[in-house]
Amino acid sequence: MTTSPSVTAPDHAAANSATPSSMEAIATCMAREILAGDVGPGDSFPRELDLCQRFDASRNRLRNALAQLVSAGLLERTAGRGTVVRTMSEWQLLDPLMSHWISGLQGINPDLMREIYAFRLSVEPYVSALAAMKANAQDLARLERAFEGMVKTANDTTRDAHAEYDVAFHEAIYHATHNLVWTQLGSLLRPSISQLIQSTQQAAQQHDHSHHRASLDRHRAVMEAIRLRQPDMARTCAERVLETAARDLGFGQDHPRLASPSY
Amino acid sequence: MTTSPSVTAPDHAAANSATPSSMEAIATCMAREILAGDVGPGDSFPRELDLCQRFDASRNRLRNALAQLVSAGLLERTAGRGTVVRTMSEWQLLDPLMSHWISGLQGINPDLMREIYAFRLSVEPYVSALAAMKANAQDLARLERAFEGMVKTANDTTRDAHAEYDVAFHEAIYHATHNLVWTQLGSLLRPSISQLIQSTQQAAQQHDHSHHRASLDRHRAVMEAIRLRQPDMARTCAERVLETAARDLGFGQDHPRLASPSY
DNA sequence: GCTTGTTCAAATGTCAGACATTTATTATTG
DNA sequence: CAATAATAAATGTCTGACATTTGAACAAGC
Repeated sequence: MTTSPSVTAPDHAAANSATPSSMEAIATCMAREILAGDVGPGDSFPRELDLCQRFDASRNRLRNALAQLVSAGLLERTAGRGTVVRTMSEWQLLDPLMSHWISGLQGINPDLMREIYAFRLSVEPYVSALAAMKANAQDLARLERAFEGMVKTANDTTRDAHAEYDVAFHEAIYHATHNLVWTQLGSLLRPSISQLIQSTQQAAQQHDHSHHRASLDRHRAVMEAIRLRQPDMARTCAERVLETAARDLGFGQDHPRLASPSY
Repeated sequence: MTTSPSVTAPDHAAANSATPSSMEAIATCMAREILAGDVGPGDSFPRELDLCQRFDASRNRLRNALAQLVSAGLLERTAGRGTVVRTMSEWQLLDPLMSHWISGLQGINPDLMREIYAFRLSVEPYVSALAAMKANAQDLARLERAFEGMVKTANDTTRDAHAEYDVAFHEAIYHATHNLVWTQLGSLLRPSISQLIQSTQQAAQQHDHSHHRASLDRHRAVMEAIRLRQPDMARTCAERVLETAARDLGFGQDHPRLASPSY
């Protein structure tokens, strides 16, 4: 296919809205169509003027939006030739824009999801161990606050608030390393963590409530290990949290023993 | 200070060049002045028209360049107020643009350098262990090719080529994890690795040639551990490579035992 | 005196049209 | 048939104008 109908056709209501979409909204819309796999790598992207017509935007706004996609490695543009979609291995997964676009995207490319999850599976136990070595009182307070929130919202019918606290818990672990890069990595992983949690909750709907209790216990174990400054135990407990989530999603068999390289 | 003279004054020769600077060149120039600390966080940045005059560029090109700095979190712009420099903790260190700007920058902000180096110090032993679990024949070939290059260029008077191979060696380790995110993280760390190597070489100028021989041996040990699929040994050997570099730079005392959280 | 509302200047954001440059295709000519 | 020149189509860039937002100065009213 040379041009994708899902990008060319103005099938989204937002395109014909009275208030013109902001530049970021246009960028997000186009980015998500690529991330979802609606347009395959190597396909040619519509021309600027066509996109202008579709989004009812001036060429200027549209070019700014396209520039964001280029900066994230989703598109490649060359004068005279046009715009093409790059392959997934060239997507800059660590670009902050990317994390923003992935957040809340439902039909994400499964291969991409697997890559990100495999990364998190390998990195989070290690970060937990680092946190156990570096956390101070303030970090522990933040961690505890997130955990208390998880406990309080454990039985909510709509488990939206619970997911929020769950994400905050994981983010607090990255923050406790007291290193800028690790902290920012945690923020970038945030959407994938959030999505993982939602998927896990859907998968666990059919289980009884003991499932949630067990999940809480595993999180508590990580927090306690960090509090007691026991890196090894923090690593093990974090592995257990992730393994359970992996089982719920059916991811487990693809990455055996990847999380414990140290023994 | 409200406006920094180093940004306002056209003291760079490139500004008055006959051929107008490309958009990326302008962005790089401005970004490096921020990264080097010439303009402190919170300071107001010159207006668009002043910058147009300084770089002899149209407002369009300049706005595109500024957009890159905004996307990397270096600047914050709001209509009506102007442009201000953000604090270091808001800089998106994992943005690919950032790694491009840092590459080759001499007078980098020491605090920033320390953060990045501390991250690498904690992450690279772990990545080496992962590589020992996942590397295949092709990865080993790439690793070996880089190492051979290091050996061949060990006695070059200008150790430029040697640094190239050294960077390739480290990048090959990240690549061997067979995970997109780890691989891209390795690419992002590339400039800091390159810079670290150059600094190390300068610091080691005064030492005898046995210094270089020892460095080669430590790298070889990492490669052999990966080849033999011994994650634990790979981790230990990688720690040794980094510790030596840290000692040469005087970084060692700031991050005691950060690299070995598992025991 | 203090608050409130208005006006104004300054900065960034946006638009529209024209032109420049690069690239691929097609026609031409030896 | 091959090499070259003309052409069309796409992105890149410039220019000038206008829109929108912000902060401050200032005046009116309690």
